[in-house]
Amino acid sequence: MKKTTKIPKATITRLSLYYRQLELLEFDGYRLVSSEKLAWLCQVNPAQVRKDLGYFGEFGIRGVGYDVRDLQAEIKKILAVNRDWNLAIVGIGKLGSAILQHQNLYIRGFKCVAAFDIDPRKIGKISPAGIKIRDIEELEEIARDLNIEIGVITTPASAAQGIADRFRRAHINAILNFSPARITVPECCLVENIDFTVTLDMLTYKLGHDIVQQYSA
Amino acid sequence: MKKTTKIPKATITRLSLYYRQLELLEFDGYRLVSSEKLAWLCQVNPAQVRKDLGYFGEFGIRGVGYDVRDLQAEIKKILAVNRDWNLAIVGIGKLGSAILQHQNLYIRGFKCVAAFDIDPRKIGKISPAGIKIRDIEELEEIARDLNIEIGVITTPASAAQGIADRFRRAHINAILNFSPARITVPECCLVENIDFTVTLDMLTYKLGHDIVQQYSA
DNA sequence: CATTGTGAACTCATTCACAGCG
DNA sequence: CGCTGTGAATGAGTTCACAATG
Repeated sequence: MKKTTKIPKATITRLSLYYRQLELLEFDGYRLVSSEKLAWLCQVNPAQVRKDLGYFGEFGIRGVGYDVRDLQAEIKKILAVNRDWNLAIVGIGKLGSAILQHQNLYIRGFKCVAAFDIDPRKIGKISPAGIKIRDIEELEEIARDLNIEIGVITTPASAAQGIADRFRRAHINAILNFSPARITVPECCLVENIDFTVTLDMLTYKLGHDIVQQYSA
Repeated sequence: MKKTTKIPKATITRLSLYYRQLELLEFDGYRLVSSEKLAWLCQVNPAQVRKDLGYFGEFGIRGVGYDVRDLQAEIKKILAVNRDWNLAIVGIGKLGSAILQHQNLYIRGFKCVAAFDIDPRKIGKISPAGIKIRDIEELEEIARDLNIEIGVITTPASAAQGIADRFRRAHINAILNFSPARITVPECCLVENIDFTVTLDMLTYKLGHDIVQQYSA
């Protein structure tokens, strides 16, 4: 078992992909999988799979492969998804509502337990997901009561930084930001951005320059 | 001007970020910007900005900086977003509808001009965005008629590969895939994935391991 | 003896440092 | 003189190749 090696960000992304493929393999009745097979399924190099896993321990059996179920459990531990996480969503427009109800998230243990907006016409209503839309002013209180650890921003760009600051005050230190705004947070906070236009720009760039497919995160 | 240097994928992602900041700078009345300022706004290194731009030409004025408006235009050309693109969306659930109506995409020239589903209860209806939901069987015909070049998958994972194959047959060679399924396409096709759970796994990993903020794509 | 685990080699990306130039 | 543009240096991430081993 290694210690204190710096782990590439891409390794974590891949672990998430490995996990998903392991779920499918288990569903298909596989008990064992080799790094070669798993790599093939995830469109990466087999050595990459072994190296990625090697950062965290020795999970395989030499000459045999990896136990599908055991490896799933190990990756869940590594990604800290061996338990549920409570999410708050701010900005209950079309996108916010979609995420609020997104089955993939729920199944994987990401529970959207609170919804906020500033629009008085929305506040007090029950979202189709069955969750009451609250005034953003209540964020701090609700975050504490419901033990919310991840905040999701689905507001327009102009509101994003303000919401990030409010998350900070509510001791929500991890943010998933769907707005195209780039958020500034203190060192202790985490932000991941999902920006549709950036990803589309990547596609159009490649289309415009006749670049052929590599793998993509 | 350089030739045939291989350009990092991350460079393209950053160009998209630079572009957005330039829009904001122009809106705020700036005519010039230095690599240092632009870098600061995007949370990257100034040399990185100059290097990224350097792959594509010489857009600055030494001793002065970059013309905000000119640089915008250059980046638009590089990203091939100096024109509109027509998108087809397949899978008109909550997420699909949200994307169909997403203003950020529309403003940036990504026009959702067609919507498809397999559910007979949805087919024929007009989506809130004012676009008729069509049977997936019509994809090939509509794609040709409306000159659709980018396909968006917002179906469940199980349907994703089938949709990708249909895109291929309809000569839609660029795919934005929101499903967690990993799609296989021939070399000539492009796929970019947006997978919410992968991004959330990144957050929980960092939360679980007390990792502090770096920048994130 | 097939497959893992891993140091070493290699490839790719970022940053430095300064020459080049308006 | 100040800021861009870029080769060279550094750093990070991937792949190779093979020793270790169940």
